[in-house]
Amino acid sequence: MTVRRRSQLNHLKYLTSTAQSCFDASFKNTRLTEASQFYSSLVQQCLHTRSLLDVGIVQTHMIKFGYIHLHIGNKLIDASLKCGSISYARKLFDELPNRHIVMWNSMISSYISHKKSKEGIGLYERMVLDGVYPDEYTFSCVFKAFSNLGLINEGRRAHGLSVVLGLEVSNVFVGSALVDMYAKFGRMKDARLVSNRVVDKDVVLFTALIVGYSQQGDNGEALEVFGSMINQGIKANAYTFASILITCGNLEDLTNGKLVHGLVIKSGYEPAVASQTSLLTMYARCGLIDDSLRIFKRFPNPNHVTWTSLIVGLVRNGREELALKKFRKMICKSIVPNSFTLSSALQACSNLAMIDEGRQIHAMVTKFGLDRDVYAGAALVNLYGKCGSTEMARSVFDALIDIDVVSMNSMIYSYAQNGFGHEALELFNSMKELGLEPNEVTILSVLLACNNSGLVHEGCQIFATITNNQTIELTRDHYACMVDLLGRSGRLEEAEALVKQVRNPDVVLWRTLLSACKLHGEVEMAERAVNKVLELAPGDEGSHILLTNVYASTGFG
DNA sequence: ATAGGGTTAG
Repeated sequence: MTVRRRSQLNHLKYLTSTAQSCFDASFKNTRLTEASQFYSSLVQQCLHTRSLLDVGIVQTHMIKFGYIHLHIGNKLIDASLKCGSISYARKLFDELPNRHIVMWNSMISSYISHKKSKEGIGLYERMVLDGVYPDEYTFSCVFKAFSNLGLINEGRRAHGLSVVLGLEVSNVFVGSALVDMYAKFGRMKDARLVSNRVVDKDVVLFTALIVGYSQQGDNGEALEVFGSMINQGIKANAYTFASILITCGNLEDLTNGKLVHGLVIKSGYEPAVASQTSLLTMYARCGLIDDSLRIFKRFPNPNHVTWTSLIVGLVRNGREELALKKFRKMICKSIVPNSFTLSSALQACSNLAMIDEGRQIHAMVTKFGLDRDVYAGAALVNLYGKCGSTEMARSVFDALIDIDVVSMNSMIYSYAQNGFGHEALELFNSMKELGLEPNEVTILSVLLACNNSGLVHEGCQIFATITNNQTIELTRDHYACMVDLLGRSGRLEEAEALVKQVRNPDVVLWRTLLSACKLHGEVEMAERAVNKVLELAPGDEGSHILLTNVYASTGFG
């Protein structure tokens, strides 16, 4: 706090009590510039101290002496926003009779950057209704609010207005905001159309496009955009590198990954935290987890995202023990895990069937208030299912605030693993009412449940429905499950017919059929199956033994 | 006077 500021505010108080007459209307008219400078410098002081109280003092004084000037009003609003009080700024905003476009923009962008997209859009709509035309500053921030709230139609309407006002592609900020919005809506075609029209594309616009393609699973296109950006002589920055490294990781494209790593080093962005986390992830996804570990060691202060990336990478690469060790170390360093971290640590426990460790992490999930989180929840359901505690799995499942397909799948699979076929079917049948669309994993889980509980009829029915609808792509795993189900119940002909339906039947399918043959003493089919197994896996000892068993049990051989 | 993009998960 400066002495000068104190003296100015004291001076203000002095003026308030003794020199009111100086600030009457005539003063205002004759010495406007002086008053303006006076207030302006006071507001400037408020900005330095970030004290809303001072803003209030200045404002009260201004209103009391009838000094209303747009420029100063803006500064007051700006000062309130910078002091962290949107509501106070809004109060000032609503009180002032004439609002300049800058005020509207400041208010709207503050709302949106403080995760109050609804209020931001509300103000944007009022602005349009009031006949104030949004400008490039307005558009550069409202589109984000539409994507935050998933309001696609409203976003398109605003896009339309920006076209009418000629701001869509003439300003790169507006253009990239539009590209980002359409990308977040998954509408890459629209994003691309806007991008193509922007005259002066910059690195931010390209990055938004790259991230869009990457997150929509079109990593190849993301890589192309990156290439064309470089060709146009636009330099990548830390954000771009972070995104394109993730793209390489998604593609498990080590060649390009290493190439980009080289570019990162060359351009001097390596120290940027962002690039390094993505570097770590890229190497982990490409299977070079030791490189990830080496990169991790170079972080002076790894944050929760860095730790989580490492843990996730370790679990992906089958290094669950080390993942849990790192997780404990992270906790020791008082870094707060989030649902990403906890679900990965829980996955490590599931893979190792470490129920005690898992229970401890469950306690942390509770401690950090993530009991109702779908990700942590699904991981817990998996853990308890894997370790045979179906009841615990169900109680976690029932506490979830939002049930999605994945958590539903986890619960059905938990039932399946532990032989609770009817419970699994019941959940499966409840999905329609909940508005959840089953996917491949759901079907596999429910078929496994039928298989493990001998619910042949129900399993066949579900399989037939899926085959007829053709909405879900059936994999070899689905077929293997059905072959087992039919085979075990003695419907060997149907089982063999099913194997033959598969485009490239693998060893697992034939071996499954062979086991069924053994169970029912079916010699001829067993011989056919063994031949197929040996075709695909020459020297398979196991199938010979199985065949011998079949011969023995039927008196052949 | 005001403005934009990234990284961790079933």
